[in-house]
Amino acid sequence: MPELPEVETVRAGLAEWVSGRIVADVEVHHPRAIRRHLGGDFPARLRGHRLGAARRRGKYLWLPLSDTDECLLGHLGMSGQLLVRPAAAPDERHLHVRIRFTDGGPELRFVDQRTFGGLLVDELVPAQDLPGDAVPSLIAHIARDPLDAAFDEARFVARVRARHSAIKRALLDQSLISGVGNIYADEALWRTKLHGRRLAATLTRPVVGRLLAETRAVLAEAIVAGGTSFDALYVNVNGESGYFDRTLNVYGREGEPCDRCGTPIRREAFMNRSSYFCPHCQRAPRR
DNA sequence: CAAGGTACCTGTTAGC
DNA sequence: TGCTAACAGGTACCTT
Repeated sequence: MPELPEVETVRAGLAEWVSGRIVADVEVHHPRAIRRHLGGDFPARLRGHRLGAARRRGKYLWLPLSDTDECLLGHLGMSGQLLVRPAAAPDERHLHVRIRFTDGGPELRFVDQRTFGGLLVDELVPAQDLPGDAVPSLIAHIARDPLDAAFDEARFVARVRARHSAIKRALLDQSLISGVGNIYADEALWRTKLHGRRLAATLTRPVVGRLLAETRAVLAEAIVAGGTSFDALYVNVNGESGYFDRTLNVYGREGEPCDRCGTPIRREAFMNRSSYFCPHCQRAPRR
């Protein structure tokens, strides 16, 4: 569920409420939440370490662990939440991991209805493209996201134009550009007046450049709004919803008039999910 | 290697 | 009311 703006909102919350604190104790209530953790006893790997500055690449989040070259890495999957709650607050229905701190302050809880998300301890490795920068080994293959100052725009445009697949598929490919999911892909395509089924290889450099600019714009605007929340599944670390859903132009708006031309928004199946688009502004290629 | 399909989960909602 | 099917923001892994 959460895409870059939602994950960035959570990252900012972790930076404010969790970074700098020392882990006292960790409880794992659901083993699936740490299924990607391969480094032995998960609580023991965290206990006693101070959590560093919260970082993010695409939809992944991490907090470096003091006195190690490791980090606590997390992904929210479709329904994951990282919540900062008072110890006395009742447990959430799908509370899978609890992290307590030595200061006795609010604890960090990983809550996840659909269990596609997870936490793990991972090793930090040098970033290949930027000296001095480090990234969790598990996500070293994922591209930087378009709000990252070191995002390589020319390389992205070239790689997209070498793709023999639909442009929406390329936008969702985290190894080309990270952080974009189904909602913001549809929004960026609408803003660029491109149909998601257009073949990436047929787009000109300027068009791909405009698509990237629109992608950046919609992601940045959504961050300001605290992300998109359709229901209580996506919330920030304090349990509050974002309000970017009011700004969406196409996603989830089947049958409603296009904000540009008034034509009813259409929905069609794509990659086992839904795509929303304006059939007038975004001309569909032949099947 | 690139491309595309499927599996992994639980909960909500629409339709009969 | 009760059952069933479709659908939901994502990624990993498998086959072609």
